[in-house]
Amino acid sequence: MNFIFLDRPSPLSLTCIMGNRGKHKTACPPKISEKKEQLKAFLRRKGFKSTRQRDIIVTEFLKTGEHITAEDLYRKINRKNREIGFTTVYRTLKLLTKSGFATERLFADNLTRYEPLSAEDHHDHLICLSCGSIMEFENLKMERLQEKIAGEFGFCIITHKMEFYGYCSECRDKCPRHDD
Amino acid sequence: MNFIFLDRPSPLSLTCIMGNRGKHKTACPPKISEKKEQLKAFLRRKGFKSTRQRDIIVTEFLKTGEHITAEDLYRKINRKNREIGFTTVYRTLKLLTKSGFATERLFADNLTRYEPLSAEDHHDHLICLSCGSIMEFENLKMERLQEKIAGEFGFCIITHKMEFYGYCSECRDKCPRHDD
DNA sequence: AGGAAAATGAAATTCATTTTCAATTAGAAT
DNA sequence: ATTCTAATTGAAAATGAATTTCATTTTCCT
Ligand SMILES: [Mn+2]
Ligand SMILES: [Mn+2]
Ligand SMILES: [Zn+2]
Ligand SMILES: [Zn+2]
Repeated sequence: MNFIFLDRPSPLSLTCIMGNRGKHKTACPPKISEKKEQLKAFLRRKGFKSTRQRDIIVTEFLKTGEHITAEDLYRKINRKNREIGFTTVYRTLKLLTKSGFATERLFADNLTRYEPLSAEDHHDHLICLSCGSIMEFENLKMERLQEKIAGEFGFCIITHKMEFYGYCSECRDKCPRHDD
Repeated sequence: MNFIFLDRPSPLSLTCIMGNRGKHKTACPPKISEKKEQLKAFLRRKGFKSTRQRDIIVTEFLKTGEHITAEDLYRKINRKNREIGFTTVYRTLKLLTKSGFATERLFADNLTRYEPLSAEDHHDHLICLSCGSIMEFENLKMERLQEKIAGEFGFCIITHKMEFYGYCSECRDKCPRHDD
């Protein structure tokens, strides 16, 4: 039941991965309006409809650019837009996911988070157990090693999940492994 | 609220990892009675009680030796032992986890599974999307590479999660990436 | 405009997990 | 062996995120 209508024309990378080493976050606003145009085109192509709600939700989602839960995105939107329901936010995020505009992530807190990213892109995560910040990385050597390991089992990898949980540089002091 | 009373004396490796390359499974019965003795000692030490239910549940769990859900273990036990409730199975698995005799695993199906394992051991998983078989591996080079990547971020890893999803050697034919 | 199909949103449902609570049991103390 | 207390049990209820339902509204094609 996943990726039912995933048929995006091209990758359209909006990646700004790895721009935030050490820092917790970096503002990085790729042309949101362009993304929105693409979505609109996609909807038209599929016979789906462009609605005021979708526009607002998608705008806010892309502006956020983070790993956000449906609930949190809803709350964010709800502050300014009382008339948009949680269900619609939820469904819009699912729509974006199935369309390849977003990716679902399930980290250790077992909350479904979404990030604006095309399905073709890939990166893994470092999650700080203290401040909750989520960093991203891509590592070709790692991907190759994964293939090698899988190969030894005759296993063909379709997707993988790799997450590091620990303490970010800013929270080093709270890490039980160091001082304390 | 995790690992509240984890204080096992020594590693006591029962690992039989990597013994099943290619094969889906290998019978591998390490001394269950020994494990049970350890648990009994642990309970005594902590002021907890040894009960008929715990004995039955733990026996069945260790005999299974798999990545099993509380529900499945309950069903398995329930066939022979109608009077043991799900809640007790659930709680016993939690107890084993907090005591370091078992590990909780959450794969993509979002069901909590348990495997008999001492807390010090570590391995990662390959999960077949077709037959559901779960293989295990350990790779030192991988662990080192992970540390290296984390290091570049000034990140201190406490735990990590790495899972490969794809098709095992026996299900290769069903892999959409090959023929089809 | 008219109409069909899609979207909305409040409420209900699902489903694994976790908690509650009254009754039972283990095992230490007497 | 009996008593006593804290731990355990298990049925039932609660939780909480994710998902579905359904009556109503909206989009957008003709
Ligand atoms: Mn990410
Ligand atoms: Mn395992
Ligand atoms: Zn941090
Ligand atoms: Zn398989």
